[in-house]
Amino acid sequence: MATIKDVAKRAGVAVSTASYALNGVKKVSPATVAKVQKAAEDLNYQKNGIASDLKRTQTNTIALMLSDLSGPYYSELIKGVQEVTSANGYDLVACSSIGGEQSTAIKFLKEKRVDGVIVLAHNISDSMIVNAARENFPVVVLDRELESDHVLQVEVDNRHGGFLATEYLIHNGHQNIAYISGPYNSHDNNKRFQGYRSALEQYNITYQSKWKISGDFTRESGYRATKMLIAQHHLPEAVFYANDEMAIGGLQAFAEKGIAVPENVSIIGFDDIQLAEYVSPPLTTIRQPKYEAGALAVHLIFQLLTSESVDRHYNLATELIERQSVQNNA
Amino acid sequence: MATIKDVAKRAGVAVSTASYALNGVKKVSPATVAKVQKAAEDLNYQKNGIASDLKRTQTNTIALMLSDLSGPYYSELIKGVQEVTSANGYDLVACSSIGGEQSTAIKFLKEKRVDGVIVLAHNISDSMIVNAARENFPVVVLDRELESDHVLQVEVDNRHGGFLATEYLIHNGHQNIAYISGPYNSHDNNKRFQGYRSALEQYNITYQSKWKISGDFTRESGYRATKMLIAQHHLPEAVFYANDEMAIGGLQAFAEKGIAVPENVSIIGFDDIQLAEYVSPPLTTIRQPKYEAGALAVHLIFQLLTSESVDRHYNLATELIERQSVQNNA
DNA sequence: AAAAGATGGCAACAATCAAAGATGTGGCAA
DNA sequence: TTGCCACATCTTTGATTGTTGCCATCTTTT
Repeated sequence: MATIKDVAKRAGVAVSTASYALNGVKKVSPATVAKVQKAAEDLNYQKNGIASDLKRTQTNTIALMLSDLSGPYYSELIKGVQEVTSANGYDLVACSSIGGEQSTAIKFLKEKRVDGVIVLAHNISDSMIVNAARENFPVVVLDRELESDHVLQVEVDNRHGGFLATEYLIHNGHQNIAYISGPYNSHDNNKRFQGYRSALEQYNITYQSKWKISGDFTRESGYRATKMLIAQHHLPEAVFYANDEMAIGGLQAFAEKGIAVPENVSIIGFDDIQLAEYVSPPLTTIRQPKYEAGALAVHLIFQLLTSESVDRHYNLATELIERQSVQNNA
Repeated sequence: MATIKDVAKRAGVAVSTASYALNGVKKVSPATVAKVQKAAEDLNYQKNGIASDLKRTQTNTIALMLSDLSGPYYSELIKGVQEVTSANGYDLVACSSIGGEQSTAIKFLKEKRVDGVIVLAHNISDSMIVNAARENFPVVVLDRELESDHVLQVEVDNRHGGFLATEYLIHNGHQNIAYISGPYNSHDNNKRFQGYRSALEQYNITYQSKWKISGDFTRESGYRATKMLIAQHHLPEAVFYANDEMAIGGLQAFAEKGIAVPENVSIIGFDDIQLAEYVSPPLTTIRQPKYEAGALAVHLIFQLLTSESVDRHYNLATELIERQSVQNNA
């Protein structure tokens, strides 16, 4: 593999001249530039990005950390991240946090192989993030609340979304509303649950713990939780699933028992994943502004990178998407 | 940011000793190791991965290049790649080839920022790949045929899949079978089309070009192509969509015109994406062994990295998944 | 005294950048 | 016309980035 040294030698110039010529620094005469470019071409020279990054002490790359690269990730969000990143002439790499301390995500976070990071991976600990973030190494978190210098949060208003979902069920005449939760340590889940509780409270419906069943955001867990709900004899009038995946699992459980949705029970999800529109019945759910969240996250990173001062916290609004999984009993 | 120099100074040892201690090279006495570790801890030292990569001339990272990070990517495939990669103690980063020559994918390919590459991005040119691949920098392509040293291909048997799909329609009594194609420059599409042609031939059905309509693998294009098909008055008995996304678009077009699937027209897709099971009617399609393809790809990279000799070409079998979008008229 | 063990010095790795050095151009006086 | 100097433009030297690993040196043990 040819290095810049080889190019310089072949072009008969000093290494630095070659570097200047190749990088378009204007100190070099056009004739020399041509000579160097010719030499580079002849040798099939490609710069060693690593060496360059080391010297420049920046990589022009930002990382998106996902808890699972193959997961059902919000492609809208990624699109937002991607577009803004490349519009700024930066590169984007996605890496996974599977594997805990040994994961690629953690490694990138610790070893500063990138210029900034966007975190959407619940299995990366707060302390990890706080430790890594510093001046000139901004971190934006999309999945938690975290107060710390150089850490920004972009959040979707999950609490209000939970409220919206619950209120919608109530407005449609439902009183006994079950909540199928996500993992107890999920920030999103907790916010959604808070919204659920506060809607109940506002409409003077007493919260009953028997209507809360734990899931973990997977379709499978939604299925199991729903089975448990059915096993409790007395079915609620409506079920609020903390995300769409679980709602789809629930749909399946109901279908297996011959319980019609929404005739016998109304259900609502959260996220508005692509599938939501296609299941039967189409799922009423809460949409998050995912593209905007992603775009905003990167935007903030660039602002921090250029030392502009920015707010520490952003909250994006949610929206109810009415489809056909809720019956109006009012 | 503390460097290893600072650590060495604080521990009162030479830089090299600190390096040995931190990397677990056994030449160092336990006492010194402890001293160094303590110093590193005190200073919150994190090694600079870039410098390390530069010196070691390897990164222990392999890259997965996708034409679109936010695309409807085969999560099974990514899972296969991911698991094998981390099982070998390597890191995986995904990057996008959007942006052509300036894209992150191309940059990584050219600048050797990783130890190996898996390509699943039709917009990366063959010559780009051939140029980049070399001894100790293996490239595995999943989406094309490409004969070159240090380039391996793992392919799903698209041709046979196309044959299978078409044959299944024929066995179910269909004769006029339309083919909605992917982009003309897609290798996968061409293979599937070849399979379609050869099935027709084998069953003595003459190919009619009016039954071939161009799409580009997007849902939207499937929708449009289907509209065109409908506009042709005479509807075929069955439609073979070159992928599921387009079939889903087609489903929508048929539904809008009140044409019942499969009663009025049978359809079959290709890929077996997650959604296929949920659309109505559930889509009969051809499944690809995606996990296996991904896992095999990485496996091969490691074999090449350890200079084991491997075959240049692998072909994985496809499988018909029967659901309810094809009617039996036989 | 030789072997074994621990530690230190220093040169890579490939690029970039500041500052110093080289070269060339033109003006002006002798 | 020639010689000298100032000045601008181009090129090179050499330091720097953080880490690693070869080799040499210095202890300590047998």
